[in-house]
Amino acid sequence: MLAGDTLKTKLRSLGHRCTSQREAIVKAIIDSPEKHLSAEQVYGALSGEESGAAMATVYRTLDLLEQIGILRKVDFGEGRARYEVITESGHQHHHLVCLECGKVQEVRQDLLSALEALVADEYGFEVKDHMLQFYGVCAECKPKSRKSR
Amino acid sequence: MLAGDTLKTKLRSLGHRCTSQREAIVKAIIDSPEKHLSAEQVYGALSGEESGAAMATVYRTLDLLEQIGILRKVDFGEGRARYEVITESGHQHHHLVCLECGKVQEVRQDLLSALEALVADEYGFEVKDHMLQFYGVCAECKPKSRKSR
DNA sequence: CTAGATGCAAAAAGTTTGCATAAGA
DNA sequence: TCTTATGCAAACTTTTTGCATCTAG
Repeated sequence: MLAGDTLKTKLRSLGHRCTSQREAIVKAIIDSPEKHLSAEQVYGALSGEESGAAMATVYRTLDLLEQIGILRKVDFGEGRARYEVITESGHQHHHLVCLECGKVQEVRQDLLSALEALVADEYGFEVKDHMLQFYGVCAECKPKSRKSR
Repeated sequence: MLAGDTLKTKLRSLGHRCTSQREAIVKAIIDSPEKHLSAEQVYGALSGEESGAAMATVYRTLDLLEQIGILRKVDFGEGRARYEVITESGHQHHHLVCLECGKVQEVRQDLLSALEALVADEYGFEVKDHMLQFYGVCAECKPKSRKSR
């Protein structure tokens, strides 16, 4: 998941500079348990560090890293964007969003290749990426929700 | 798609009033060619009408209608929410979002039942709804994008 | 050295809220 | 009539932008 200098290499090859803030921001996402951080959370994660970044820098960096294909912007309908690191093989990133506890779990399977082909066929739509979220109740919340609901 | 008095009936049965604004807001979405309107667009659609609504009312109404199951909030990562009318048979609503022209096309097929079963099985996740968007280039933009890109 | 990046503060954009007034039922 | 809904304006939250300063290369 994002080899040591892939970031620097990619930035440099596109005429951007590799700054301590940019490195720290990517690191913050990789090191987070959730792997899907909002700008606010990224900012918070760096606030102690020596290479802290201003909010404006966080936003500008997240935008840039999204544009050059390092990060992907995801939206779980919370009124704020989240970002995740793009890994090797493509778009096998689906999310299970728990409506009870808010936890987001990843599904690492290629569920959609067949559907993408179908969409290309039937609609003449050239799929470049997709976003699939399942909303429901996660395994941990299911026992609890039986009583409460 | 939303029979004549379903709205009034549903509102009344839950102790809400059926106001001209609420009717107009649902009508605006149904009558729109896109079928996925943002709050701003709903507001704009009503601005000429006799039953125009203030922005605050639009937001409050969209929230309410979402909560009582008349509308569904969708998010295409544009930094603003959109709303669509929920129709009969459930969640067979997938979207093809064109990255060139921004147009959103609906796919009316049940593509995910199999996947939902798989997710329930493998992750113990009880799926209540899902959200699937394909991002790419639509049939109309494909010829154009060949030259420009 | 020099273009590109950062920080700070101000401004946008989208959404929410308080309160007096209007209007369904 | 009486409670819920609306309008208006102000407040909040998230994201963007201008500009002087700093820094990677």
